[in-house]
Amino acid sequence: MPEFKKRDLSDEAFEMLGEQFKAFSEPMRLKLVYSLMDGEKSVSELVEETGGLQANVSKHLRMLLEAKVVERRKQGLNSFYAIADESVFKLCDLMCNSVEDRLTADLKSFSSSA
Amino acid sequence: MPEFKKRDLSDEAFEMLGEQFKAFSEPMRLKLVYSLMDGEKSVSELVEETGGLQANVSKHLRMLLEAKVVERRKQGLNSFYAIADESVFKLCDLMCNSVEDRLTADLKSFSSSA
DNA sequence: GATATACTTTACTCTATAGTAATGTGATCT
DNA sequence: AGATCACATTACTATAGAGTAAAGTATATC
Repeated sequence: MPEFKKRDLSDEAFEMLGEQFKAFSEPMRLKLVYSLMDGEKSVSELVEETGGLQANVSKHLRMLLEAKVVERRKQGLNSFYAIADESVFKLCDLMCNSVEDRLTADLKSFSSSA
Repeated sequence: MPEFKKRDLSDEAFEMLGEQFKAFSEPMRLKLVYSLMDGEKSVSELVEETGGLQANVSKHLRMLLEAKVVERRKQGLNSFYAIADESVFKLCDLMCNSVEDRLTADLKSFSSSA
């Protein structure tokens, strides 16, 4: 059990936290964020990389934008999106590790119970 | 921009990640997790601390259990819940910091624009 | 100015889930 | 056994949002 400094959180803070997590709760949005790890990309590029429909990608990007997970730069006909915050990288790293651990754990329990 | 080691993630991994985040996407569940930071607690205690209805608390605890965020121990009439994994602490810490930063940033921009 | 391009928004259907009340379940006590 | 207690589940309503198709908007090109 690590030493954890507990903060006092208001109802508003819990709401904000929830909305932040919700931004990362859909596979499509995770794919978009993941794709943007390489750096700034246009919507067309993101559509191609994720394999989603353009309207759907656009909608999810809007949600990520409102959650301030990504930022947008318009240039000519294009909209370029990029990860807004360094903390997003940390977050993804942590979650990826967690999922990786769980996947390998599931794999182990599967093979040992077979 | 930090050096970030990008993994290859499957569709299944994105789904798992999404479900993990979804577990943390509701204020009530965050309150429960937050409350459990102190250590193991019974449902009654959690009901009292969160101010929610028993049925609702119970349902959310079930979701957290299925997401393996918490674990359950039954003893007599009581069910005791506890944080399942150390990574939950790290995750909460990171997110709390992020929200804190954003709140203070909002506060600053509010007071400087007034 | 008409047309094409890149993206956004709207309108729609469908599914998931939050909150609540009522009921069910299993352990404990008398 | 019957009552009670702690919790879980079910049934219901209401709302959010995911995916899709169609229409809208703004910028560039001819």
